[in-house]
Amino acid sequence: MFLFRKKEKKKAQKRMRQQRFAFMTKSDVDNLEDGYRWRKYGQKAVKNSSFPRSYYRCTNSRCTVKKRVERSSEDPSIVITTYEGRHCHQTVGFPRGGIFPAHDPHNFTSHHHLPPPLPNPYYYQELLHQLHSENTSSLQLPQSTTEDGHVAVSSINQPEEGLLGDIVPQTMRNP
DNA sequence: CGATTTTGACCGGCGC
DNA sequence: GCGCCGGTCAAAATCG
Repeated sequence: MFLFRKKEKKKAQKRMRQQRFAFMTKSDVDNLEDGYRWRKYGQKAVKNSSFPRSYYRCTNSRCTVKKRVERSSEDPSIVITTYEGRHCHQTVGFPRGGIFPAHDPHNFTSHHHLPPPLPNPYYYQELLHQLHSENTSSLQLPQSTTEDGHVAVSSINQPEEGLLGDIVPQTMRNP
């Protein structure tokens, strides 16, 4: 009956310069491993979509990075992942080998015993990096800028699935 | 036991 | 002024 809601919200924030990066990935699972640990902190249904939206937050020390995962209303196989903010630390999960090998796929694919935890995280990282660069100077990526700060990129938009088609479907591949 | 997840409720902004 | 929507937090529950 008694509800004590203690809300400590900062009201000084006036500008939302948080970078918003929307990703369209064709996967049945919303748990896309990008190399970071996420802790779900909320789930709400949007009116535009019949499916509820999931809110994730980085479980790191000071990483205020937020991730928003939503499913397409018409295409349940399409998952829209929106990243907000920037990471303060490198990817975690790979104890050895470094976080950015990115130059020896053959050696990487050698392990076929367990499904690759990050089949396309490098792509995100690269894209994010490019986005950051774009924010400073210019952009040259096939992305659609809906609003200032809001960028929507359709990974599946590209007809040539030779690169993505090979890693995207593998994401949901579970033995 | 710890971490993570889940649900509910509330807040803040915007529209009409 | 009120209603609606979206977003976040909090406590509790569950899993490993």
